[in-house]
Amino acid sequence: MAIKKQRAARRTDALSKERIVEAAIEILDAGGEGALTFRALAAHLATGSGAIYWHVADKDDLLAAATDGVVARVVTDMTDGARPREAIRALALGLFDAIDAHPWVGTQLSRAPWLAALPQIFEGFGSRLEELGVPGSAQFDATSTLVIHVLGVAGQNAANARLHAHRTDRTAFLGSIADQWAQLDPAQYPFVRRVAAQLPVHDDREQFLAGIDLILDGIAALRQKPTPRP
Amino acid sequence: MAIKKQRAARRTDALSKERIVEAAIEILDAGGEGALTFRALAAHLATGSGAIYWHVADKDDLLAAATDGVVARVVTDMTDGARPREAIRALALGLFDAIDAHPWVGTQLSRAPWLAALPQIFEGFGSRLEELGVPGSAQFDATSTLVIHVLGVAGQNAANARLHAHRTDRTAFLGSIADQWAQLDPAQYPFVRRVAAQLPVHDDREQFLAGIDLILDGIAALRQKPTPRP
DNA sequence: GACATGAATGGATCGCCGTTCCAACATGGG
DNA sequence: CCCATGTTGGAACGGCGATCCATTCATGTC
Repeated sequence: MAIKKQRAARRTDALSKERIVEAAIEILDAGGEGALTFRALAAHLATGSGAIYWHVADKDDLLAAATDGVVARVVTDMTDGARPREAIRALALGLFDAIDAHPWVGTQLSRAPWLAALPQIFEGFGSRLEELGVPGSAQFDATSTLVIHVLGVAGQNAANARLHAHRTDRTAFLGSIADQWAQLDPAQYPFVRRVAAQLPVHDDREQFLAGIDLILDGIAALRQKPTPRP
Repeated sequence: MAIKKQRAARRTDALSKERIVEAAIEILDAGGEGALTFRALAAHLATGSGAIYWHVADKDDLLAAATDGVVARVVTDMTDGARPREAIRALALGLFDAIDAHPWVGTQLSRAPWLAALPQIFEGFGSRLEELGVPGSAQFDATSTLVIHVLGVAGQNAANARLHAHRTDRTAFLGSIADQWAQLDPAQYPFVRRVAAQLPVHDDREQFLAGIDLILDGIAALRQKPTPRP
């Protein structure tokens, strides 16, 4: 029997890129990166995958838009007039917290930074370094180092979150890695064996900030010797 | 007609995890990350995908083994007895060059570092910082910052390589991004607009090394004030 | 030398993915 | 009123990672 099905009726709640991105963020936050498929998205929006492609170029486009939204919220909330160094630390921590809350943002930032919110991050760090008095010739490298640190930690956090998903607990997961590290060859891995114990108890957020401070200290040292490589 | 096909005959050139990983590296180097599929691998080895799964747990296992091999080659070639700071710079550059030559290594390092050669990298940096006289309490954070910088750049290089693949030339690609940056709102993005011109002409390797030097300078400053946070 | 055993093989198959295609509608302008 | 246009939703496509399984061979046993 050839059944003529009821076909698409125009919806009252119109589909739009904004609504699609919003739904995508909900799915990503709820189920992680693996949960975002066009089928799940279509089900969530009660439509078909074809309709979504009318508003969105492809999955990268969708992920970039979702990431952009989250990062923009962090950067624009950072309108304070604190001293430059404190502003840099605050921006870095804001990004860290956003990535920590939405691990898929970390994946996207380290996978396709050009598509996402890179200019916003660059501007946030760079303009503050300018205020700090970093010489123009070193501004690009110094800013890039801060940005790389954020993107690097973003990728690591995302990788960790991907592994946590299958396990119970973060400390238990790091503990099992610490055990592996502690059992390495003492002749070949003396340092790794020594720090293994710190792995399960260390605070990612504090370690991230310690890295930012280290880089900022290096930048401060740079200011005192303007041309270190003659 | 029920055709009884010729079935698998035992091979003289035995399949092994080593041979599989070797073939995987060849495919990855030749065609990039996207080229490594179990079908392509089976064709390359003149076998079926089922046979490969007998030696390899899954794709992550295969990628981890391939990455491990490349990184191990870099780290073990670094047996020199140079001064600690020079040794750290040399190790960092060696890793950078390996990632540059095999972009898929960068992807894997930033995507699943725990599976891969993380302890080797950690040991390489950490033991040299110990030699440098970095106080024990700061060694873990300092080492992590160096490692994060390497992993962060690894991810970025891999992301760039992924985009180069479709384009002709690296400078042209960065040039098009620089154009976008130069056209951003002057009120909102003064810094980004100013550094946009440097984007297409800057040297990734030098910038990476500048970041390492910045971090090392910060670590040197740390040595002069042993307990910055009382 | 015949046979049982289990490691190893390779091709078919499964379920899911991103993406494309297209017939079926809704709506506003002529 | 009717058609052109913009949208919708679901079927279909090719390809992926992974699994399944009939089949083969090397080896140990008697």
